[in-house]
Amino acid sequence: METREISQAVISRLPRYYRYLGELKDEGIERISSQELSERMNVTASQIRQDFNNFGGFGQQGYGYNVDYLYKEIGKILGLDQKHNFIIIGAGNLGRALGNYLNFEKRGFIFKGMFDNNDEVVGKEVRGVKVMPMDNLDEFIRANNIDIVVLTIPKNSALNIIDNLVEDGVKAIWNFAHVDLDVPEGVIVENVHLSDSLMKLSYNISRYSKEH
Amino acid sequence: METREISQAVISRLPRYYRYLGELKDEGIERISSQELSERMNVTASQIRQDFNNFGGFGQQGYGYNVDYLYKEIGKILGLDQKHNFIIIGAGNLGRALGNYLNFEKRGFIFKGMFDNNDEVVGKEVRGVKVMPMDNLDEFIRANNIDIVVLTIPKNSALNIIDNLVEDGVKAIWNFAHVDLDVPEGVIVENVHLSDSLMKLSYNISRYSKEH
DNA sequence: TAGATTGTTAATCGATTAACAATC
DNA sequence: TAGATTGTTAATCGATTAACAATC
Repeated sequence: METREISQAVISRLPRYYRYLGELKDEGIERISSQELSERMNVTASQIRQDFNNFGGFGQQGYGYNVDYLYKEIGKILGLDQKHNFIIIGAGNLGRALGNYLNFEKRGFIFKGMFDNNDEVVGKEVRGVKVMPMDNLDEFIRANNIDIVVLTIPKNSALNIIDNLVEDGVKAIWNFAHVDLDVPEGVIVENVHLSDSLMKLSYNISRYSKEH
Repeated sequence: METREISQAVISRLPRYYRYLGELKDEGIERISSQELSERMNVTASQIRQDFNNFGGFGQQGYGYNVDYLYKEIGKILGLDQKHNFIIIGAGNLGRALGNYLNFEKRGFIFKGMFDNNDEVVGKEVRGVKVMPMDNLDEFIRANNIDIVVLTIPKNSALNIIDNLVEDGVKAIWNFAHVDLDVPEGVIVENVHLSDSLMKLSYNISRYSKEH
């Protein structure tokens, strides 16, 4: 099926829509207009309608949008109805936090394994998943149909390992290392650069105190 | 001093420039042209020059930019030369990961305290900082000149606590809770919505597999 | 001086907002 | 039917890129 190219600006807003629609659902609200939703979310109604229309119309003139239907449709657009196996490489604090923490399962992500080259953590368990040594990595990825790799290792380790991961057929990297990864077209990298986020915070504090 | 309004698009790029300039410095490179930097970073030279010129000229015609100088100047723009005390609320996996993990100190952020309302973790230490009960929170913030609060607690706890934090005079929130916080103008919120990031990843996987 | 490369203005592109006809 | 609200086109705004004069 041909898909028109959707801008990353739109895609970045989808999870937020999804979150708000989930809340509306929990509140038992059945329908909502772009106007009402725009007031809740602090965006323009026009943007909401434009965004949704990138994927075809989900609403009805004179009525608005059915919350439950829209929620499900956005979930589908986001691919949350699909299952993906993932592993975490790096069993340090952050890796363990992610292993324990997120509602991965609810989003269709299945936690299959965890790897680390530190002997002290190998063998330990995180949410019922054993930490394995890095020697087993490539074999494990191939044998277990791993689509997604979460990288919570230092910059240089990430750079060393990335080509192997691509060769093993990994489809996407959720990258927490403070480095830009160079991958072939078709492999998806989603970066979470915490350090960058903190610097933005820092900038905004400085700017505000200068202005006041 | 009057500061012209800089767009968030520009600000979001500053940490990345800072990172690359740090690497250049480590490699012992003294000067770089916008052209060379653009090739490394995969952005246009034009954008680089425009971005830097938002803050006044840092380069020299016919020469380019002095790496060391530019690095320092961007650091100043980002406010990394200033000191800020911060605390972490929520001593779960993620809170502990952040407490242990980041080069906070290198960026001028001083880790002063950690709070949790779970008796089992109260009293434990993270990087030499004791986990305190939530009852002490407001007093501690006021007594210790806390500028920044890192929120690694669930959505509802974050919503319950936010007004108090603002009243206590907190300047900025680094928010890891999956919720948009409503704060008065002047209080800075920097969100890290991990769940949103994961959904973006999910979308891009689905889209790619549809297209191929 | 000649060559290189910035700083900056102008042109283009894309994203957001406004407006309104279509239609439930 | 009349009123409401979408879907969509057109207008505006802002961000990116191109071009080039200034100048080191």
